[in-house]
Amino acid sequence: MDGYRIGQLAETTDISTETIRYYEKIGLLPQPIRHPNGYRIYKHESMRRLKFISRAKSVGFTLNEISMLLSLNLSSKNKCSETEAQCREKIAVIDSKLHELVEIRRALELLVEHCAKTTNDGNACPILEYFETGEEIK
Amino acid sequence: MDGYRIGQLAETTDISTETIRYYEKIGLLPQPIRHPNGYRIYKHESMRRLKFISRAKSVGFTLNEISMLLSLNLSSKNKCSETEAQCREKIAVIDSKLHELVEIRRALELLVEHCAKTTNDGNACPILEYFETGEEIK
DNA sequence: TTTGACCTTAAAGTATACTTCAAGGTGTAG
DNA sequence: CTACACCTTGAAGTATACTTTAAGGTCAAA
Repeated sequence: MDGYRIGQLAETTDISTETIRYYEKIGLLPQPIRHPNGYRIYKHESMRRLKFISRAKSVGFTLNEISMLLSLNLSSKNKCSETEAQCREKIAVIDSKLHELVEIRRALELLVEHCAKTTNDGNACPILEYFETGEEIK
Repeated sequence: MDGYRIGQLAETTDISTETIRYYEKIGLLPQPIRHPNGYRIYKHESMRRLKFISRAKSVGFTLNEISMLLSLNLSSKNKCSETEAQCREKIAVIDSKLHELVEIRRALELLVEHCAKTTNDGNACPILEYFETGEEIK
């Protein structure tokens, strides 16, 4: 065989064989070729695709959104401007996600920095205190 | 009334009243005080909390993870080192999310840049072509 | 040739995060 | 006082994303 079987793909991508078959069923992963014995045979492309899916999932994209991201295609000059618009739209979504992450990260950073020198009454939520304001907790 | 009713909170946070009640039910949002007529009366704090929840959700944190983020508390010197460790853990998670987003963003940027000058056969996925490799599509 | 790790399918079950439904109380404006 | 927009509850329903179950075929090693 000159490809990966589903189990090998599962191991290298950290996505279970059941999930891989599920992704195929819902059309997120293209149907691979089959060995005469019926086994699925995957190419490197499928591995990249699965890794992309798991990365995109980790930053809050749904399987549907990921499917759309993966199908951003430049099939003709005509459709290209459409693709470009969709890309810009997705970039804007990503930028806002980046912004949220940076803010949450900053709140956590401040919390760590002041950790040693601060105590509180156990009721307030320092994360919210820091979030957006950056002001010290009492 | 010197607070917000659930409907006002819903409108300013873009989270439905049903969802707000759901968050309260699962303990993600503290129970607010009640007006003698039974209505929930919220303080500004609840608004900040809800906005934080929706931001954290948009970057792929589950309600459970968000709950943990919100409860990162400095209740004593003793627990502080524990909090600090948890913060650092969360920061590492955020950094990996930031990394994924930047990579996906870059792939989209490259796709837009080359949009005008490129066509392809309609089968390949340019996103995957660009992702990680950054090489031009043929 | 049998054991055991792999693969196949379809269907049912589960976790998370809501959303809708039903039945009713509250409060202000005309 | 009667609309009508708001609020209350608990329970049932839904969408998404898997996960498990059942029943069986494949294949390399002992």
